[in-house]
Amino acid sequence: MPTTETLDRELTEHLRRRGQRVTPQRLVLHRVLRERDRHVTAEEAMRALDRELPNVSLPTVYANLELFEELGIVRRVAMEGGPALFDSRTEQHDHVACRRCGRVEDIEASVDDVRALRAARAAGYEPERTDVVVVGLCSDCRA
Amino acid sequence: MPTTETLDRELTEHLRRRGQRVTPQRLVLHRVLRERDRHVTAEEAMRALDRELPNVSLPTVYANLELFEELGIVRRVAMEGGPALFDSRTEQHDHVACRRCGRVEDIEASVDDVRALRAARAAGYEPERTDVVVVGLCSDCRA
DNA sequence: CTGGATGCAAACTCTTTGCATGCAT
DNA sequence: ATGCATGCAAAGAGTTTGCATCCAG
Repeated sequence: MPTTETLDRELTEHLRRRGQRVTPQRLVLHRVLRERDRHVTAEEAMRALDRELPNVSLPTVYANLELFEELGIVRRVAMEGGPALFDSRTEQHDHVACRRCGRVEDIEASVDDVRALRAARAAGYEPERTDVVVVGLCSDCRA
Repeated sequence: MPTTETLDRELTEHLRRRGQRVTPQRLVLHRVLRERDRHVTAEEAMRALDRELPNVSLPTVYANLELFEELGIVRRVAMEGGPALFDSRTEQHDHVACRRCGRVEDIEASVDDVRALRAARAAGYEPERTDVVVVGLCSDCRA
């Protein structure tokens, strides 16, 4: 785990490069995301923020998660029904989701998406990524 | 394309088998879905219904799309942000989605999900299906 | 100083729920 | 006749927008 100073410096560089301001809200949100290193909802992120920097608003959290997505710091993982999840693991990996309780976990599916990408181009699209989600029931929900 | 009579008979059998009622709303919704044979939102389905059977309510459309999903007649395709899409093609196939305008189209990705399913089981899940979505920009949105 | 960033409240979209009425069985 | 299905209205969840204030540059 990088130190707080390292995390803050990383974000500061990212922001300066785009001419955007370095605010305490952004620095702390960034730390929260990187320290947890798992899927969080906007609301969970806000609660975690609150311990270090009270009164941060949900719209600010959403705005900065969107900004971080543009910066490549998080990936938004849209989930059926429930709230959106934000994932600080940005490298290619896949997910398994429980259709009953909405739990989501990482899996290493090692899916070969070459044909999928080719089919997407043939349909006139410029592909950017391939989302693979195995949907099923988690151990708790099967019981 | 099957005739109206065939479509109606198919649905009637499905419903009777589960002890559920055969209503005009269900018959017409079923026809609309099968005739269009593409992704429709609940709202689009309602508008299409309206031409043949006015004053069908959106809650009824949702309730019956959910029922049809249990019957295996449609598959709900959750899409980032926008409204849910309901797909009358229920056999395995994949999608490409435009991240800007939300357009969704079928592709034949022929993805091998064996490792994904194994990884899902290893994580304690009972997999039911694998959703593969190539995300990118459609030809219109690139311009 | 100056304009982008924030907090608050309110709007918005999509979907589900409650309840009285209606109709398939 | 019975009770599931419907239509309407309203609630609910999640996210976005408007706007006055604030603070990073």
